[in-house]
Amino acid sequence: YDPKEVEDRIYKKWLDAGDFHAVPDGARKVPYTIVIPPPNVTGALHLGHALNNTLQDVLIRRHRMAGDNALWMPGTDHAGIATQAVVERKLMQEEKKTRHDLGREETIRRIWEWRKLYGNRILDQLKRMGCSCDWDRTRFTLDEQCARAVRHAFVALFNAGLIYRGKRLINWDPVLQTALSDDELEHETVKTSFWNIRYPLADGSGHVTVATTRPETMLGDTAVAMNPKDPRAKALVGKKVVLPLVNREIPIIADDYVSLPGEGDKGAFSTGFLKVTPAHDPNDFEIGLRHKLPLVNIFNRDASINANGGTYRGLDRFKARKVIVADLEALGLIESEKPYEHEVAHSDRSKAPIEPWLSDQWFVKSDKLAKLAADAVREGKVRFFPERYGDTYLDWLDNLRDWCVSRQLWWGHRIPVWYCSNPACADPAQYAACEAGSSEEERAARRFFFSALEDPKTCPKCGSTEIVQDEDVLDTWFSSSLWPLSTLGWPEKTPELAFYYPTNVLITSRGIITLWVARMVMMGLFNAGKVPFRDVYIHATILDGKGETMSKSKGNGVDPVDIIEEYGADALRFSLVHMTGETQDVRMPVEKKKLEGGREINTSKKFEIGRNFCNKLWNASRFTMSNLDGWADTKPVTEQDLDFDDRWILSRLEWAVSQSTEELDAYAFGAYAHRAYAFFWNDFCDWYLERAKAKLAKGGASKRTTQRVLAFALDQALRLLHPAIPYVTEAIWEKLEETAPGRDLMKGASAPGSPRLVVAAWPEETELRNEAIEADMDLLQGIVGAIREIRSEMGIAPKGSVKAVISAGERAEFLRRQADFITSLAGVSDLAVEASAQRPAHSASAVVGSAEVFVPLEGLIDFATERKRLTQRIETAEKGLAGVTAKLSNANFVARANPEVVESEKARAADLTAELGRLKASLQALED
RNA sequence: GGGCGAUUAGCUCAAUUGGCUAGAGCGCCUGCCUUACACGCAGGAGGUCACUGGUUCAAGUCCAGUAUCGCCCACCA
Repeated sequence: YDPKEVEDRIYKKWLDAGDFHAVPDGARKVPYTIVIPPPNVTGALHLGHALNNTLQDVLIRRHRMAGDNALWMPGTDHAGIATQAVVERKLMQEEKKTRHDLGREETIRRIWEWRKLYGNRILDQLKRMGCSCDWDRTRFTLDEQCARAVRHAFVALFNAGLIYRGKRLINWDPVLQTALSDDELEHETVKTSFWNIRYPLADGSGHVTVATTRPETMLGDTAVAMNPKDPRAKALVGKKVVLPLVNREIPIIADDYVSLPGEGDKGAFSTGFLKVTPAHDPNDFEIGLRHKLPLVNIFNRDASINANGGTYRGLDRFKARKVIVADLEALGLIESEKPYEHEVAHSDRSKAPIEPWLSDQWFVKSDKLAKLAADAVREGKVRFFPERYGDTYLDWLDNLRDWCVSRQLWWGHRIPVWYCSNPACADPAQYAACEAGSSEEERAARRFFFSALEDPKTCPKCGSTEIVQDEDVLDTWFSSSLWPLSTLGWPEKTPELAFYYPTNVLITSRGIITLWVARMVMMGLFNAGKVPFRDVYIHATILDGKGETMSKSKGNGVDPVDIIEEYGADALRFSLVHMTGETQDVRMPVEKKKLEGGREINTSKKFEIGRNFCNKLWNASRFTMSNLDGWADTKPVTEQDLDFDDRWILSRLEWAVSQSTEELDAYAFGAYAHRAYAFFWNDFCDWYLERAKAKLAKGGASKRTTQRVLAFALDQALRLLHPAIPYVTEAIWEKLEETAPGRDLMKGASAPGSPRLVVAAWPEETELRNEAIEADMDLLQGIVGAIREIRSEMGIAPKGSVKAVISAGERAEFLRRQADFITSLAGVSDLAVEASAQRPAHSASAVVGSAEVFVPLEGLIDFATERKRLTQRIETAEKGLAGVTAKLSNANFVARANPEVVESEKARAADLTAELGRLKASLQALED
């Protein structure tokens, strides 16, 4: 099978037929909706996307086949910081310019231009993977439709009092020079020092010692705090210290927050005195509020020291640290410096250490929204798969702080807020939230602001035209959180919104359960009053063979496009589905491979399973179809026409269909792939097809029935496998529709044709499962296996045939009827089945259930090998029997275990005893 | 610091509510170009279910603890 020959053509065929386009038109009444987690426009497809989108496509295709009105909504995310950073970097490299050289308007124009060129690359890659998204509906988080949703949501939140402006300590990225939310940080271990610094008391009566990892922030200290329970507090609180280097007098205050030396979490390194820097530490900020301490901001936007730092002005924060420590050292004020390691927040974009920085920002008030979202999960309106991720979600929501949504960037949704310059409009209430953090100038400069749906011309309060829009843009996740709504047309009451919302399932990785999933639930509930999706399926993270995350920088990533080139899209997909269990990680051993052109890629043997399976499917299908000669003369069969093996494969098929359906509905993707694989390869190919060869060669009515069953089983298998491997199944389908149109098997097992498999019906469940027949087949397969084993062990050439005698007890009649099965598959030329057969001389033997198989070998028998075989079997049986006997002789077991279990153990003991007897007799016969 | 997950064959993973002799794919060994498929066919070897205790008639599965690896969260004394 060569995927390259079919994939592009088939995909185009689907597109041309409009198979992926969904409309709420009433013909298909049950909606099934998935919105894609919008990949970043800056991105290229990686293995995580490949997995994520394969799983979505499996569900969408399965539900489309089940007759649902299946919509898979595609699109991309503008990814504010990431995209702006990419274009800015390009600008610098190619034109040696910064965004400030170009100005806001031109920069944005450039980013749009860049997006036009590269923004859909990842979607094109998803198309190659076979994703059946409704591309006509492709959205972009920054397009007009999404912008309208963002504007509406912002205004609604603003009017509900859930958005406010405040001067707060936020996470400042000094490189990108923007605020970041808590979720855009990553914590990294940093090696630094712990400094104990002496602050002299103003009255000259000594000093106090503070401990810090950030000596440079002392420039902004406005107090020294100690615990009121500290015995020294009585004498010291209320006194003043002289801040070294700065020579500012600051008070010693009492605050419970401060740990006593040796007590509590921080006690180990506490001196009992805490330097308080309200403008640069969140805890100190709180202390500052409690004690009405002044805030001294010592940093510029780039985290260099500002004018408040006096002589240190202009120094970078880390340079300042060194200089200040040196200066303190020179003054003899460094009491100690100890090496120390701790976690420091870094920007996940720029990797720069975050600076807690005081600035005016917009916040979404989170308490009420968080409760809405948490209740949705607690009440089961949103369900997580696997369930445990619900806890992650709830934990996060329960500890949620207000969400800083403003970013000092240009690429994004501009905040829909305007300020009036008329001082008469100023409204202190609007600033109540940030009063404590404001300087005199800022208080003087505060202006009335308002939010509006349409760009306003005048101030609604005074009518002045002197209004300006806020400079900032919204956090990317603000628009992402509206994605299920905005893609369907909200706030307009579109037919799509009415029909497809709420969506059925969200498939994503666990990394963004909080960032994205929780916020979508909040926004869905706040804006539409309904959850955005009912189920959330969290899939595994793919790690390399050493258990490390794949990344560009580590060079251990596997590029799905390379895999498509090497193995085909179906192979990629099948392998990914196959490895999807419930665990949070899966490993994929990666190996390097040199391509013909000299390019080196990362690949993995894990994909061979998919390639091999597609190849198997392709060849078995070709073979099947090549044996459907005279199809036009065949007709649906009746139950009486079916042979034992026909009934068996139909039973297996029914089992595979019903179980696969259940597994897919339960998001058990791996189980589904394993089952469909085993059905096709092990049941259909290894047994039914092999058996069919003889029946087809024979001709007659049995041949025609076999052809019907073959065509039907193949038809159903293709449907079953299509969601996972759409290309190869569709390619085979084309040929099957041509070779064998109208594949109804019989009453109760129909297979209406379809021009394209993608829109064919999901296999219907039938009543053809028959456990008795499957049990009988186990016996037959066991006998064939036993004879094959003996042949193999005795070195009998595959083409040479052997005689066989079976002693079958009450199964003799059944086995006699199935003699053909045994002879054709085990290469037996002369088969005798007796209820109680004599052991032929010089025969190898095996026990299969209640039957015993003898293969007379005359001079061919290798006594040593046979002795070893039998001894091995005897050992196994004895071990088993010992276990069962131990159980049965345990009075407690017999008394307390489930009677059914006891019965089956007794039966097993009897079987094992019988088997052991026969095996020992065989060994004895060998010695004679 | 808090939470979660994993640990089963050389490798990657399975194993319903505890209950047949713990399975599959890859890899390995043997033999095969058998009326599709060598990306294949037939056969085989390979496991102290991380460790220690406990509950139970019965534990890979439940409980407690230990170890190792990994992930997420956490306001920097």
